[in-house]
Amino acid sequence: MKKNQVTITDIAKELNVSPSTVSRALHDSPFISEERKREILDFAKKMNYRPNQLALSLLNKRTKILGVIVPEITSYYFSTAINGIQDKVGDFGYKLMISQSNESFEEEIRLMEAMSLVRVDGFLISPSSNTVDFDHIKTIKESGFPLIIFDRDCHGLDVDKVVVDDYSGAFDAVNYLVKTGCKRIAHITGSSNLSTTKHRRQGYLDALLENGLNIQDELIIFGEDSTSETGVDGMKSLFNLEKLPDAVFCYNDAIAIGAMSVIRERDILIPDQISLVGFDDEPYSTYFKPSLTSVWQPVYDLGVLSAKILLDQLNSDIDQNEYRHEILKPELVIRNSSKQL
Amino acid sequence: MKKNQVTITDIAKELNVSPSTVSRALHDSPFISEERKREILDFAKKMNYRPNQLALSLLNKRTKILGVIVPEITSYYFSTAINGIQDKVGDFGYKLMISQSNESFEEEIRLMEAMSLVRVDGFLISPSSNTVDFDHIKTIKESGFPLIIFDRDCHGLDVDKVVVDDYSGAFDAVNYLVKTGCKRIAHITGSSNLSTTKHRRQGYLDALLENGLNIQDELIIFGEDSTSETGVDGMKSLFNLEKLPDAVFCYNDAIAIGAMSVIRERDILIPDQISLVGFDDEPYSTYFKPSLTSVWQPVYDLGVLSAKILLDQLNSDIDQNEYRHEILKPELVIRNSSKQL
DNA sequence: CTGTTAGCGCATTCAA
DNA sequence: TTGAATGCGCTAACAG
Repeated sequence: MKKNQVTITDIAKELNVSPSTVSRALHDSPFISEERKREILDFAKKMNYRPNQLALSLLNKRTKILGVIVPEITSYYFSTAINGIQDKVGDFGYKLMISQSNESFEEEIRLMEAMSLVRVDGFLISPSSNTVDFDHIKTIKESGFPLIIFDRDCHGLDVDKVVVDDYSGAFDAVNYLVKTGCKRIAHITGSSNLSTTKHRRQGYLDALLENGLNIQDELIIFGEDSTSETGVDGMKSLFNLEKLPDAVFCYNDAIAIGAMSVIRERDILIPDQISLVGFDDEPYSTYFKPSLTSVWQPVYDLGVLSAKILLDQLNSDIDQNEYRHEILKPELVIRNSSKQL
Repeated sequence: MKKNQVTITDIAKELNVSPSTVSRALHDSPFISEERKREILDFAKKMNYRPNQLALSLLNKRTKILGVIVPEITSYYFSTAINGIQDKVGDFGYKLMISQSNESFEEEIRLMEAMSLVRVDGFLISPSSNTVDFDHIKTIKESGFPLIIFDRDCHGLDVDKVVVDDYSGAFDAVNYLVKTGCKRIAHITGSSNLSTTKHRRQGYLDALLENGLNIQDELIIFGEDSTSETGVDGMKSLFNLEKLPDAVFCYNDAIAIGAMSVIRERDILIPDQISLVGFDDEPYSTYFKPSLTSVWQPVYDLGVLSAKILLDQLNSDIDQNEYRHEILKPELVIRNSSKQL
């Protein structure tokens, strides 16, 4: 039961002045007597007056709210990106409306629709893994909503984008494994629809080829998702092979951690017998035993940059005809789950 | 540069009818001819008409937006709680405005103020560790905003609250350590202002006393925060004691993980020489070596229940004079970092 | 069945 | 220096 909030009109009536006078006092207008201003300001404070942003937004056609949609907030990855977004836009008075699609295409559409009704000033979107059609994004964009896609690419969609160079991250990781003497390098992938999955796999493949190693289909395990359970299952399949791999490059740290637990159970030494490399460099990865070699991603910066570009759109008054496509560089962090050079 | 969105008036003009007729068509009112309705609906769809929620909110005095403030979104704990909140309120058409205070009291006040201007329909707040004065919460409450505090208690503040029974979680954990033969049980605490820190420490102390063990100040390490680094530092101090502890109960898993890495470095066996117990039961805890015994918290349910209670407030039209104070039970999950009974 | 009027809370003309 | 009028987009009450 929300009590009615005090309005400018309430104050005006109480003080026997016009609403516009109150408005002027509140805005420190020069066209008002000091005395009046004091009186009004004091009374407003006493009444706990709060300007109604809804009315203002209706007037200005600006809500100062940005819509953020991510596949899941629970993951370290996306919450860190949101962190970056928040830090960047907070300074400019923007608030965030955040929602997760739970990797559902339909939910993503619903969320974007709902946020567009609230007239958010712009969108920051990391598409769900099941988003293979981009009409909803195109529609929103064409309706005039500034928009940026981050982390996951939408191939063929012309909008601003910020992604991490998954290809080079994966390439570097696998290349490094080869240099340390690994010859039978397996790969456990992530969800098949994801651009990141595709790019990391390609990096893996190219690194093998470039080093004159054969691609062996039996060494590539296609994960359903990117959880530790997938890592457990994937590693178990690898153990069923006649000849074990001498290294496993995993789509992400969660998978690598799952794989690690399976390897340890069989009393196989990491990295002596099998090297293990993850992706994401989550905070805990350094505390595992052995500590996990992983590809660090500039996720926080990913958020900051995405926000920055969106703000640029917001502040520009010319129509966009060119789109920015930023690619951030990841970095291999070598720890003890892989051999040293 | 946001293009102007189509309004009801635009449609009305174009079709030479009145705005109210358009409104009726859009709402499937019975007082309108089938033919007209069709025509209007078709045109609206063609023009990509989106009802302006701002105007509606101004009219209804309801935004269908809830404000969520947590200390940090990056933590597994809070993002999972948000997950629960989202799942619960999403079904009722509520959107979430989420922000993190970064454990800053001032920021928390700023955020609540900003959200109140947007006229969120209610607040879900987990106070920062530096929030020791609750005037801002009281003010918001008195202004008529429904509000609920979750996870961290605000002692002496009369509002709805949902917390986890940290005391019993800690008590059970330490009691279990004693039963498995530990006699010198250390404790690394979390941030000192937190209600959770206080309750877990009390649980630790009482479990010792109840089992006839002495409280030894040297065994209690006061952590500044609750990161793995704190666990590392805390464990190092414990190693400086003349006599080592035979168990360490940590404020949370992050600290426990840090402590674990220090113990391993010194080639001391877990749990044979030192048992280790955490709190939170984060997803990775099961994958550590040894897997971490921890106190699982119903965080997702914490979010769901908080949301449910807030929705109840929202739907009730009588003024509150009693406040709900829900306490959820945590559960000890025994793994390999502690001895078996 | 349809159009007109008023008002949600506010800022911004324009008049006085 | 102040007040009255207008309109942001919409719905509801009222009048035809």
